[in-house]
Amino acid sequence: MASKWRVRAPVFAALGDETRLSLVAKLCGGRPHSISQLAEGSKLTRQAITKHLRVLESVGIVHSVRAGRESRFEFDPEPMEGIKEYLDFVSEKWDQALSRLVSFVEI
Amino acid sequence: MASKWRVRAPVFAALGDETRLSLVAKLCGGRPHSISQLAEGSKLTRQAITKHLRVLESVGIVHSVRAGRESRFEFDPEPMEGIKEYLDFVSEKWDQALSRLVSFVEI
DNA sequence: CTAATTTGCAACCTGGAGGTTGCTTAAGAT
DNA sequence: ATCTTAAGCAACCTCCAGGTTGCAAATTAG
Repeated sequence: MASKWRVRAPVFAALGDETRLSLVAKLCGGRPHSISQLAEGSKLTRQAITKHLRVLESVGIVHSVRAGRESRFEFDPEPMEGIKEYLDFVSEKWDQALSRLVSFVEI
Repeated sequence: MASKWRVRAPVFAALGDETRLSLVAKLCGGRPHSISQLAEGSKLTRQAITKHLRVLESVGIVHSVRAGRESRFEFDPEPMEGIKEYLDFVSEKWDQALSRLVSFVEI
């Protein structure tokens, strides 16, 4: 059970960056975006954005589809559903701890 | 709205490590643990564990209470509720994108 | 008082994250 | 055929995360 969500760490790590959070926020709208499009508003270089996209891709949050001379990135929901499992596990365990505390005080 | 969850990145980053994930999983049970207790089963040094705890503390997932010669760490739920907001935002936006796609196909 | 336990502090090392620049290759546009 | 745009590749740099070791300080136990 411990090793179950140990594998989630890289997904959390992939989301542990402002730039990547905003990339995901853009891509989860459903419309695929090319690298240049995604780099457009940013202060960072296109290459920097590319690297961030590869990080997201390496944990499955995103995948790329080559279309002509541009490669379009699309969102993939599964990994983020995965880390919700961890968060729910923690919340549930915490809630149980709280209710144990309450019933102890009430006795 | 973009800057709203930009501040969540450090919380994700703090969870982006196997060791810290298991520390949180232990502490969310409600019982405070000293550093030595938390380092007990691990292959890592006590100092390594301490550093990880400080990372979690720096984003508010955990806080320490000095009790005699030992400092006990306790779980704090707020930051993790915070990142759920981001995940829910993404899920919702994605679901809307999907339903738009479905209604487009159906027409 | 002395010995053992729990932390804290500081220095140090290594690898990789995040970013840049420069150049090449592929694909559309004219 | 040429120009332009999109992306890939590779080298490089800097800085910090993650880990270690060694020692000092505080607290508790005997």
